[in-house]
Amino acid sequence: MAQNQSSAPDTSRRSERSRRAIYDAALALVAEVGYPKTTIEGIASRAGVGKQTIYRWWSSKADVLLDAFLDLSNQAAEAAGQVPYSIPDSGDLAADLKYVLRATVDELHDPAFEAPSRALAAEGLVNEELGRRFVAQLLEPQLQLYVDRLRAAQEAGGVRPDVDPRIALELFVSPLAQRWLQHTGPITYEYTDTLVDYALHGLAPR
Amino acid sequence: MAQNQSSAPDTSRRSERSRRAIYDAALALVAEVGYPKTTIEGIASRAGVGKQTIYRWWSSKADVLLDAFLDLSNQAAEAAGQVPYSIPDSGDLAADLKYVLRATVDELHDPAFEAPSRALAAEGLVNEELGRRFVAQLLEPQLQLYVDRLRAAQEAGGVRPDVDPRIALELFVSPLAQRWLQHTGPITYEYTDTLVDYALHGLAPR
Amino acid sequence: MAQNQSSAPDTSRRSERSRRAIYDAALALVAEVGYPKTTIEGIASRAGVGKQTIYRWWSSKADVLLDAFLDLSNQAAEAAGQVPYSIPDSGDLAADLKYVLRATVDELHDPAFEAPSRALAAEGLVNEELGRRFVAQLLEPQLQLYVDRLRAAQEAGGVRPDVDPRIALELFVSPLAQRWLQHTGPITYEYTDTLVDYALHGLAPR
Amino acid sequence: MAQNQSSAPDTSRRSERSRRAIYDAALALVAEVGYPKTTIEGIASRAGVGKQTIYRWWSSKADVLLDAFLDLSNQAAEAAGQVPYSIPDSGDLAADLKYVLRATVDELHDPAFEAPSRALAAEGLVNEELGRRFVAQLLEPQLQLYVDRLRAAQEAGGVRPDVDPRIALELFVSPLAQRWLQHTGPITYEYTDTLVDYALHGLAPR
DNA sequence: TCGTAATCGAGACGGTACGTCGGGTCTTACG
DNA sequence: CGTAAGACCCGACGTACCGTCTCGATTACGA
Repeated sequence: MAQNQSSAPDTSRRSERSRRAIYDAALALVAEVGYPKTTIEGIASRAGVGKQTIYRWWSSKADVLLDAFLDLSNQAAEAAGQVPYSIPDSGDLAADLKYVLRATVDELHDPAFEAPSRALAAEGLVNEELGRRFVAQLLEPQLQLYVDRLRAAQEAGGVRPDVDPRIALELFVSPLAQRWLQHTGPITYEYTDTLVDYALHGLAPR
Repeated sequence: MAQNQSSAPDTSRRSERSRRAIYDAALALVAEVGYPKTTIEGIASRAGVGKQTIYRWWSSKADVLLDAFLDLSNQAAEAAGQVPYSIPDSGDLAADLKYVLRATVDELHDPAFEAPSRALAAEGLVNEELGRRFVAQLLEPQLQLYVDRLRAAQEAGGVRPDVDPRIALELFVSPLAQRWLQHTGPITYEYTDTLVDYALHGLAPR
Repeated sequence: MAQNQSSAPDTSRRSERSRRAIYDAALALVAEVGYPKTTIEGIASRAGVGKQTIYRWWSSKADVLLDAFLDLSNQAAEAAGQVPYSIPDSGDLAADLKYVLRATVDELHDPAFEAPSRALAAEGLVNEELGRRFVAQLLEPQLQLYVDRLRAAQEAGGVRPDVDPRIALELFVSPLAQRWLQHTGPITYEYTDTLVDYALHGLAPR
Repeated sequence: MAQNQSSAPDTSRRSERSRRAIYDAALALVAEVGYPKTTIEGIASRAGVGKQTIYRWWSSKADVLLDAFLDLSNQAAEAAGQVPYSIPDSGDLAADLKYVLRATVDELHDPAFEAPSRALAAEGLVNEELGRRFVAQLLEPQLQLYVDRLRAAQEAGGVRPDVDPRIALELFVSPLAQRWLQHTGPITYEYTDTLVDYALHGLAPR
């Protein structure tokens, strides 16, 4: 099947060296000067690349950054040797969730992740198209891990069978996300532990 | 003591007509063309105002929009005749929370609020200073109402006394916020009702 | 009568300092690096001026240069204290023409005039609109002086009465112009003297 | 002796088909969109040729066009069956010159010659190197024909023996050239006839 | 009641970045 | 090898806005 647009670039001739340099430059600039002051020209110049080489493969600054961040995430995952990742299942749901959320807390404090992911989240709020990619390619795959773990817990009797896991996970994941994104409160192990307890046992007296 | 700088404009001479026109133009433009394509020049021209008049009183596009939105919120609240607002207390905590969250669902679907508040939230993620104002002037006052209602419930015995209300409210408020901001799922009455149930009674079997 | 276009700039607010700086920069650059390597960006940067300030008042590089050159010519003429210029009339037509053409030879060898006027001539060949302005504002006024002198000579009996002065002047002016523009031969006093003799007395034996 | 550089392409392997296509494309584009909007990329794409094939054999757009135009001129001359061309010698110099100049007038009005030769002339004014080739390969050979004819006339007594034919011819050729190049006046048979009369018999009364 | 000092509408200005075009070089696959 | 194709680095284009800076023309005090 032929390409549908005029001027569809030839992927096979693409320069891997340029792509890497662009990813590195984009992430570095966002970390150093912040997302709004990061410009396509700045990325190009830092990467030692022509502007056109960026425009040939991406449609916007946000687009570049999303790919750069996805690449970074994949690299990080591979480096950790855990590509088919999943939440551990020790039989104790509360303990497992607390463990994972504590790891998430650490990650959220890592400045290398902070700047780009915050920027992408922000852009995604206002840019429909990017928001969709952000959610589909970054967020949902992570959330799916919680769905799996909760479903396992349901089968083991640790979670009520009528509970919808996709909603249930939001009880502890969304609060953490909001605190981080909007700086509405401190992010600590104690906080995430508390979220898990509240979510599992409810606010009402038993 | 005299003012030492060339700045410090005289508030008493300020043109009310201009301020109103700027608010209206800012909100209209954000709704029509979106936040990124809204420019200071555009606001000035639409408001029939010189650029300097904007720069004299605000420091940035986001700054203008935040004030415009605060003004809009106050107007809306006054129009509803309920300025010192609070969450109703019928004695039935679940019912009260569900009622309020349903009202919030309706508000989130109102396009007049949608565009500016989403834009402000996005800007706040990336702009530290604006983020603080956004949270302090818009978000926290709303959350405080939940704190009050939950504390009342604790005294009435409907919520465990060791629960921290500021954290507890996040169990149902943050999921709704995230779904709305990041389009991670549908926003319905059923959904918010479910959140309240899960939060109050927990995910684990009783 | 109101202006006919959207965004007609306000001439009265125009910055004289910027205009001067732009003229100087344009002429200097054309002289230093040549017309093709002279860029609007280069002019703007050298003049310490924003690009938009150039685009606001001129439509192209050639347009700027033409105005710069006209300004230079006027300045030079004023400096010479001879604004309402004319060809001298000593009664001896041949002598007067030789005198003026020798002055022209000197001028054509002046590097300050050389670069810009050659560039403008070249651009005018290919750019209809500019060509018209070039001819009307620079060339024709000069040629008119010859028309006047030749007409005076006709009345004095030094030129046949049936001769069209506008054509006659081309016999000595055009050859000089072509030699200069196209480097088709040396430009000397001897050469222009010869042209005058040939033109006045013809090639055929008498 | 081997070639020392990476350059120096092998002329014998050159693709004749490509050269023809490039000439055609260049001339067509100059005629259609004008010289400034004619680009190397445009020529290559229209000729169905890689850019490198152009850069291998020519050094610039002007260079291509000059060769294309020379080729066109040769073709035209051959088609007219008069390759070793010369100005006719009927014994009547005035008549012969008028005849040839009338033919030139016709040629100057031919749109197929107009666009490229005007473009080349313009480029030659500003581009030293091209200007030399333009004059040497196109202009001078033509002018030489007038030199020959004038010399013949001198021997026949129709032109004064002390007259320099190379200068003499400029009296009627240059005015025509200037009018055409700079649009400084209409180009008609009457005009060229007049030029010949003025040049031969002079402006002064006899 | 009238200066007079501020704000105001307007928009020119020096800049930065945009997204596009084309230049000239280099690489790949084919004939 | 020469060639068609086109990606690449680069420089300039012409445009959009930024935030600052004059300009009169209102406008609202305070003498």
